[in-house]
Amino acid sequence: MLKRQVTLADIGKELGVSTATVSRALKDYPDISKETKQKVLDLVKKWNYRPNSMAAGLRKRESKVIGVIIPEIINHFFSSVIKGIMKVAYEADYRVMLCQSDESYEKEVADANALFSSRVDGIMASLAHGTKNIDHFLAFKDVGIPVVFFDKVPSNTPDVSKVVVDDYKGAFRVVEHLIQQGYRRIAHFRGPMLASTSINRYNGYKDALSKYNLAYDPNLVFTCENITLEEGRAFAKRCLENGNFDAIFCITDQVAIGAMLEIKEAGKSVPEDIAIAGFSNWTMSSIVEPKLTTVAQPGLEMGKRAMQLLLDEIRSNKEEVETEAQTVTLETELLIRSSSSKSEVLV
Amino acid sequence: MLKRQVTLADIGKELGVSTATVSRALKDYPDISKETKQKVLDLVKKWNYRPNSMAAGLRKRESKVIGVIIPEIINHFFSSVIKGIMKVAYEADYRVMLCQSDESYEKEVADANALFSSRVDGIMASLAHGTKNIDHFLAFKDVGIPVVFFDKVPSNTPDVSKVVVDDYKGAFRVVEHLIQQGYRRIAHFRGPMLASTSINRYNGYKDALSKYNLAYDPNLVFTCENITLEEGRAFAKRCLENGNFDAIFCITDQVAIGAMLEIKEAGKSVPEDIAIAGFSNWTMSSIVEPKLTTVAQPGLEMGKRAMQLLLDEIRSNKEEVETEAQTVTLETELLIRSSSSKSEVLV
DNA sequence: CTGAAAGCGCTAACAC
DNA sequence: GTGTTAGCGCTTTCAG
Repeated sequence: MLKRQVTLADIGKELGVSTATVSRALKDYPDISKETKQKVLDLVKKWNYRPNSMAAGLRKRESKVIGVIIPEIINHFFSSVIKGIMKVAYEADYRVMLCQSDESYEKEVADANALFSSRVDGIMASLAHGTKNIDHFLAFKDVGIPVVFFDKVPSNTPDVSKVVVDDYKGAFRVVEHLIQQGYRRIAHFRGPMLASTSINRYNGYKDALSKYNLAYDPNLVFTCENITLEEGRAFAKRCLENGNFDAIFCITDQVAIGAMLEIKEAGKSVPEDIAIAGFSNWTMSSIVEPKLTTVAQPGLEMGKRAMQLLLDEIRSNKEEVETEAQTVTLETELLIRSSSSKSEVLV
Repeated sequence: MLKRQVTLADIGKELGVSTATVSRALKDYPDISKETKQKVLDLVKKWNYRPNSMAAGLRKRESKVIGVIIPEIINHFFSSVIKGIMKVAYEADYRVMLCQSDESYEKEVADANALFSSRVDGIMASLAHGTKNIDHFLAFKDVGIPVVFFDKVPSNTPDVSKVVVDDYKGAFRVVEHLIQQGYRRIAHFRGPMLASTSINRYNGYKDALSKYNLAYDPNLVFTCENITLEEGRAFAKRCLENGNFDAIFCITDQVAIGAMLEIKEAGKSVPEDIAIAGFSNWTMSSIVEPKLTTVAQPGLEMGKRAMQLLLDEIRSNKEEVETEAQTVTLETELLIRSSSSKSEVLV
């Protein structure tokens, strides 16, 4: 066991050349004879040699690894983002080290430190709910390692790049749509008020009401701590008990579907009695009956853009070019389906 | 930019001690004075020093990184597995490098090679559909790096560890349940016949029919190449055109839900006219109407067990202990819901 | 076109 | 208790 793996030196010794020559043969070096190059390539293949990237990384001071921290991997939106990240990373010949914070600030800090030790060439993160302080990320910037945040991003930090979805506008437009459909008493099941996404959607909701001169009623606003189907059910139940509401806009489709199930089980009909709208466009939102009106977020796109931003910064850093922190805002798409449109059925 | 990061030598120089001493101070070394240790710890904190794991890895010949290759990350089951993998890895102080093969053999080989270069301490994979040859994984075993397969595992390779779900039994039991409910003409929308999981479920289906002396009718078997909702719809349509069937067992819930939508839209009722059963217990399977009968697979558990197996092998290797390849088979759970039970509603 | 040599940051014998 | 030293496997000047 623990057999040594083939090294450049092994190849060199066998071929009677120096390790330097072998190294050059493996790169696209100009000054190298066709024959030696071919001999090396042949033996490399025969012996199944693979360069040790720890050694190369140590020497070149770059690991070709990107660190990624997300709050939760079992989530359609986040896994789409990760897929986008990995696709772009792969194409640029970077590996991805993935960590899950489990929505815990402490775990997020521990993960960031571990990634720092791994000397990742860049780091991307979507913040945990409880994260207020982002020093553990700024530590990367301090030593010249680019940082990009996506989705749940820190506020009041203009000097760091971000990729976000226009949550505010997405929420505004879906609530506006509900109003235009004739709904007047619109409840909102919002997310934890620490997350940027939750705050922005909540503000979109409030401003849409305001634009149409509808009163904001705090009794119609409920806060989901964990953003689960069960919370959607529970708050819908509370709404039904209190009465006096005709629509619900939920922080995510999952919560919306919970609410929908509860309302249907209570004998009310959607959208005739109560309209429901979600956010995210989960697979199931077009499968439930009635189909759920929602706001589509481009997860894959977000991952790709975030990774591209990060790679750009890595490249600029190498060339000692100063970069400006950028904020990319991706547009959402309002998908009007049967859960909110009394008349015609769309989409 | 490219500012040098703090090293052991920097700390040593500042404190007037050797790097060796600093290194020892950071480990739980016995022979080290309280004071020096404290001084080192203080400066480490002040300067935010983090050991360079590439350097340590190069020296110790271990990276503390596990490579993971999965076919597709946007998938509830696989993301559960990954979560399990990451949890156990984290607890054992290993990092996870994640790759997605996109169900492509070529990408899988490229990923395996990249992970080899990263000198991962172990590798886990669920095979792409098209993978027949697993030399790219056996190359790891050849140099003493443990390999564990999960879910989609290679057949005829007794000398490598695997964690699988008992797909055969799960399929057998759900088909048996359909038969016991009185259904006789049971169609099967199976997966690609290259994947071990698809093959096992297909065999479970056939054997259940056989046990109850029901004829196997190849006209009732359809092969989904991509395991999508659309394929479920398409094959259900074909079934409806041909007629003469009263139930469908699908390779996954996604396909089953596609079939259910098509059948409902055709004006047939589930389960009165046609029963439907899936596999996996996706979130949405308990949200659709009627709720879908399915076979629950323990994804999180699979990830944890696979990682534990891998860590055990890594430890044994270090201690030069020979290990036997193990195959862990996890039990599934039959969830009987309304889509298959004419009488009472369960679950 | 190729070799010699230094060194990336760390660990682990071996000294003292 | 602590320092010295020799690498881990690779890249990259600098020579020739």
